[in-house]
Amino acid sequence: MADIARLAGVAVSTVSRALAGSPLVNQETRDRVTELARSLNYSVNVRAQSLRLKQNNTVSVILPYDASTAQHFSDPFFLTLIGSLGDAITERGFEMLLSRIDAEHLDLAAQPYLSGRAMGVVLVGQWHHHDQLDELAVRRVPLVVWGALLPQQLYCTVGSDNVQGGRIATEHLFAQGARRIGFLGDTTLPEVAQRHAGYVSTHEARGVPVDGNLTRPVPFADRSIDADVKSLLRHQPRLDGIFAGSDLLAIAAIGELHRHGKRVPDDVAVVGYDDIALARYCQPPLTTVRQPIEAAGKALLDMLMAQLAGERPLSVQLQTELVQRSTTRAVALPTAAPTKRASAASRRSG
Amino acid sequence: MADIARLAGVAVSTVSRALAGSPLVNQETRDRVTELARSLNYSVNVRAQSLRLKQNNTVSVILPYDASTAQHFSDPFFLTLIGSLGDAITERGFEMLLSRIDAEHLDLAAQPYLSGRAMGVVLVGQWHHHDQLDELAVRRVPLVVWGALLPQQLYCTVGSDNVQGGRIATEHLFAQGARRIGFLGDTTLPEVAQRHAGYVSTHEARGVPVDGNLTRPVPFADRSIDADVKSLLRHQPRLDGIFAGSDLLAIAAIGELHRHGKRVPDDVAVVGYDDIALARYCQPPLTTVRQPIEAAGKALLDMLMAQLAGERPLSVQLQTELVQRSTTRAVALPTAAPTKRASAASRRSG
DNA sequence: GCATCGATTGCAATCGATTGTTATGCGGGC
DNA sequence: GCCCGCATAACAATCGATTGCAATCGATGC
Repeated sequence: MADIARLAGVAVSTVSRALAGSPLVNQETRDRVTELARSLNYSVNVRAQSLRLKQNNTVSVILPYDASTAQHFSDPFFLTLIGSLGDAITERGFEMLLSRIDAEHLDLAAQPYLSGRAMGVVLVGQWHHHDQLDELAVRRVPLVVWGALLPQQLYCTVGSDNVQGGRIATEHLFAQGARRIGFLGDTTLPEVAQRHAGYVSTHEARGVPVDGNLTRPVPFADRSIDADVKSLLRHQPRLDGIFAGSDLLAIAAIGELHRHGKRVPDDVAVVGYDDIALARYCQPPLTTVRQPIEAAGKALLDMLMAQLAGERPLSVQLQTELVQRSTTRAVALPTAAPTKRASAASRRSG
Repeated sequence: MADIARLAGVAVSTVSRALAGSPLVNQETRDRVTELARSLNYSVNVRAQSLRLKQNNTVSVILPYDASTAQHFSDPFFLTLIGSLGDAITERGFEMLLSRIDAEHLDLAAQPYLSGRAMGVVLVGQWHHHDQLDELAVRRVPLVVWGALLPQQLYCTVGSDNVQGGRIATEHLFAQGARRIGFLGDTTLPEVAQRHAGYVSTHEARGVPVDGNLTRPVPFADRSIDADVKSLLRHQPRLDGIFAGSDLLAIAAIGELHRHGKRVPDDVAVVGYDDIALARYCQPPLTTVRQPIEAAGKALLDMLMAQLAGERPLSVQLQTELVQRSTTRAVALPTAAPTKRASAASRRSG
């Protein structure tokens, strides 16, 4: 900026005003300055600017990873969610700082905020450390977490209504005539636990006892899925349905079922969770519980902005929706009219 | 920092040195300061710090999107590549600023660099604007592009050896006994064009004439894929192989083939490109040309660092590798021993 | 002729850090 | 008693911007 000032024969303050479009500078001067700036490929140093203005337009988005297994691969659902978040953030004219942290130290998520790098933090997945997140909320770190809404939590979450989603999926499998329904998913994760709770409560509502042996605690996308499905089939030969905690698990399970000569959906009906892009292209196309991913990105950002505006952090549960494709047989949709759109959000205080 | 200085009864400069671990401050003073900082949840303001130090530790990663179709969804390959880049960047202690730009204005990619927000730019996909990228290179913007290595280009690319990949895939289909091989992919994109060039050159090497009607210009992951495969089947009833420009296209094509009663691989063998995570879980598991995605993230960052170190930007072509799964019949791998690892890179000046 | 006024522009402080240079206090040597 | 050296700590300039306030200038009014 000093260079431009010298070349234009004015003071830096004038250049600053000219580039900012202040009405205080002469039109002719402004033109000279902007022309110079363009020809020098100059644009204002955003860091100095935001330091001076005490403004911050970047949102820190953090994807925890499991350091113990050094498993850096991420579920396509989370990656797509990040894409959706990126769109929402860009749309508002903000910037997105993406980083990863060890899932065992979620308290590190505050760092980008504390060091002034970001105005707030979006954490994608709450993993096992509810307590650390509560702690961050107590410390008044602007934070929104994608995950399950837990009782008494202090921080703000956005997520799908997992219990409802679990019910929809299980109900659909029952409607197929399935009676021995397997559950695949790591129930130590809050979201999956709630999906499992929906699975259990649907059994109870039907008066069908839940067989604990039908539940397999498969980590997301772990390759052990093959072994798990194998053992499930060996011990449960009458298995006729599977509710998988994610589409990735569902697709992997279908592959293993095929290898054992089971037909989908004729012998075993399968329902996934997420509705990732590939679900509709799979063979057979996957029946799944859709999480409204576009709405999710917007909702996460909205909640962060609300906190920054000083509002009390309210958590959001997004409605899920069953997408019937070909891993289950076609069945009339159950009961009453659902709310108008999958993206309709019901809000509850967190 | 001023607060801490006041509370500790010292000057800010002392606090700065204490927190930076300078040997110039008394051990006792240092302890007092660090203790205060911890209890106040203070950490240095990174923006002010990097302004003063003229340092920059953030890499701008940009994902172009097609504004004309407002298609924000991104191919899982690119999303995974971003994950891999994120890992590489985090590993080196850098930060990643993720943004999207209109694919028609790739010149905007320079902005994060020019405004001092980032030390350099990684652009994921070159799309149709080779010229704009050359322009950026002329302007000495530290830039690495994921994409095809084009003759005479001025900027630095990292990508897979697409011609080689196209050859491997087509050769494998010929080895199956396929003779009427369809090609799916948007050949206006440089990478896909090179894959297609490999497809053509393999035909020539075999003395098989290339039938232009077998090539369908399908945009990545567009839903028109179904219609394209349909018309391909109608006009080419003797189709016995498909080489798809991406796994997503391959998977979508397989679904459409099934719907037309074609068996894969018995009637039509299919080979994809990328080897996304889901390729191995699909049904049937997808035979595909693997792009070494982990190595890709590292290579992109390495090339950026090399440029920042003042070296001439060299482009990188990563070796591809055929992953045989079940959408083709098992066939002995062709010819000579391949280089040791898929991640082995061959470098050529750009 | 001098004060005033409107339109511009320049000066200098400021944001939150870092660091070369200077100042302070203390003990020891002469 | 004075000076020196050493260990610490304070001062002040600096990074690249922004902005309240003062300064400048020509024109106008009285």
